[in-house]
Amino acid sequence: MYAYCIIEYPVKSLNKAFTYQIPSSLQNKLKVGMKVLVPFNNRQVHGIVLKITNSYDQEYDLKEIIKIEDEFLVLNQELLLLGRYMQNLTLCNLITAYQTMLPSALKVKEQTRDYNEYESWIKLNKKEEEIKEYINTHRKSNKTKILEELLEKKEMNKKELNSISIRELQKLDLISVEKRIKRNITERKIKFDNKILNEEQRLAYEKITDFLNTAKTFLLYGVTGSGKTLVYIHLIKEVIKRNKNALLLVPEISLTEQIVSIFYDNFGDDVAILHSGLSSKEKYEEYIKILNGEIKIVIGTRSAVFAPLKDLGIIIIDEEHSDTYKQDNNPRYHAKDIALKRSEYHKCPLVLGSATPSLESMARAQKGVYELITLKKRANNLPLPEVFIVDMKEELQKRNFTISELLDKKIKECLEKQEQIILLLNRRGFSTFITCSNCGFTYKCPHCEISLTYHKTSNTLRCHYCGYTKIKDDICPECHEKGLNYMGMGTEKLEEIIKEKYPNARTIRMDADTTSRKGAHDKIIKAFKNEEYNILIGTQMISKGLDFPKCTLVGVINADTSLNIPDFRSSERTFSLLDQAAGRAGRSTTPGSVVIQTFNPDNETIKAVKNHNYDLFYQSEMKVRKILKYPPYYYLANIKIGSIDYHEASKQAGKVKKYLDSHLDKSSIILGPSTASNFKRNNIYRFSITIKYRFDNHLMRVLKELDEIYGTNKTVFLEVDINPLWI
DNA sequence: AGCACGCCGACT
DNA sequence: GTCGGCGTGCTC
Repeated sequence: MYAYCIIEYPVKSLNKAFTYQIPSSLQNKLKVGMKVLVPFNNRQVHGIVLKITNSYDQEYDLKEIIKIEDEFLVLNQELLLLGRYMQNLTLCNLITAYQTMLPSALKVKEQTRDYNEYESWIKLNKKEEEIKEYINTHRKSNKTKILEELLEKKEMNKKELNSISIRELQKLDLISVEKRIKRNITERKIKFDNKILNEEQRLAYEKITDFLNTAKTFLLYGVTGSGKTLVYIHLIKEVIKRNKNALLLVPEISLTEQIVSIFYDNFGDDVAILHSGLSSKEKYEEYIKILNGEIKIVIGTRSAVFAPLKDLGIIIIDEEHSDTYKQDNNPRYHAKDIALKRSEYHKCPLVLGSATPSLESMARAQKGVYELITLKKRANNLPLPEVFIVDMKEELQKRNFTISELLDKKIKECLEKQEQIILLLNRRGFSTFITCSNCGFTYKCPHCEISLTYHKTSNTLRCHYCGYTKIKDDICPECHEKGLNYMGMGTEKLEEIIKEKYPNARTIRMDADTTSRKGAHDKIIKAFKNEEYNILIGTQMISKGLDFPKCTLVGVINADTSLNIPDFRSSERTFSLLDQAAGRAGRSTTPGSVVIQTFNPDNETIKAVKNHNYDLFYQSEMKVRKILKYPPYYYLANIKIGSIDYHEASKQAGKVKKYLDSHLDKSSIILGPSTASNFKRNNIYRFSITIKYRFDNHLMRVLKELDEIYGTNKTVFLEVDINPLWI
């Protein structure tokens, strides 16, 4: 028998199957999808079995498989297919696809560690009569005692017994010892909280349950606070009732503590949570449990879409518009594509939930590709918070640089009423950089060409990409004047200002710095929830999914920064961010208000946020996308060409462009080559080519050809991103 | 990827 | 003479 294997090196030249002979000792054990150890070019490497055959017709001196790495791990038919699908979708190596599908402890590349704890159990090896005879013909001893006990109990744990007697009994062939995996059983009790669905939620639930055996995609568009989670729970309960399993994807687990505990309360031990916080051992254990069918519901982030659940009855992607569902390194897959494929395989519905659906999803829903379900009401029947737009240009005249008059007034009111405040500093793509007020000089990273960020605590300037650090000068290196003033603002600076302005308030800051330690994130959230603080200052991370009943005011310090990022999706992201942030105010009994400070009060996106009007935003943004030929009207593919040698990169980028010109459909639009947004990074110059297309039968083939041409090039690399989120 | 093989320059 | 630089090619 012969096995076709792919081996662990993710290199284009090895992206093919190698054939091995299966030794007779493994003939019965080896299955397709197993991780094996094979000889390869005088070394031993790991591989995955793709195919097993009886004959091999090539004239080749085949080597033998050395061993099976993990008896428990078998990629099943569906997952093997899914890997191939991902390979074609993202143009990655097949082995790379399987690597990403497996938890780190099982990665093909890594030495498989056995994280299991074992215990030995003994049982009788002979017929009852024979054992009885032995007992009767021998004098009473430890051995006969064990046998008698075994006659009664059938099996016993070896741990509690005399090991010498066991060994002797084994030698007599009267008993056998079996090694079993020891399971640490953690019992989670189900606390039923049978919240009933309101009318709207019930209709949504019924619409979806009508199609529980169909590969159909639903877009569940529900305003913040409309109770999508409750719909999910009811749907999953129904699926479980029908003896099937469920998969729920969330953007980030740390931000979804509440969802997690709700699910534990409802489903107890049937739930497994997969996220980056788990240790390798925990990940391994969870994976094996899922593989063994001990888990019915998996909740997790992007990579959980590969959870080896059998008999999927529903797949739900919560906050479907979130960027976190797309992997930003190879393989650049989108969890939605994978989920859709799995829904087709299992013939089960895929539910996409969001308060601010991606334009792509909403456009598909409008076209009837997805079925649109709308939840218009907040579950608690509270009105949406009132949104105030403040023009910061006017405020500057009044010398209010950070906090506008209105926001100041509202903060004071809130503090007086003992209510809580969230201040959001929008600083995506914008950080605290330093500019000379005299000559305009800005510090840039010598490797990455981006502005360096100022860190006050250490008086240093740092590069966000490569980590380059230098001490801040007092005097501008360009004009030698003392003009190095701070520009832009970080959360640190905002905290300082707030503490000064409201000395009696208890303020806490949440950003990448204060949450880098494990668990710090949770601690801050809990402390704020327990009202140990009145004001929470933070970046985007505070805007998502959190529920603070006592918070009645949300202030957005600088709404524009994300609007100004040079990316065609910046409006969409800004709307989503601001709408989410606005949703944090007035979640329980008191209605809330939101103050948005901006330099562009007339911007369509900002205006739509003011009215909580997604539809208005959708309509206006779709017009822009249509004119500019962006998604959802056109699809995108992006190619990055990079090299340490600037001229080589530039030259090759030009060549790629020519190749595309002559091979792609005439209807496709090719932009570039231009310098990539991170043009010089880690001393590599990067060029970017973007293709806009609608129908192009050649596209994937041509991209694959390019990928293969440059796959063997050592000085120039080429990366393809299909449906990029950022270009 | 990683290793053997091979073909040139400068050293005990 | 030989040690070692890294370009080339191959791996079931």
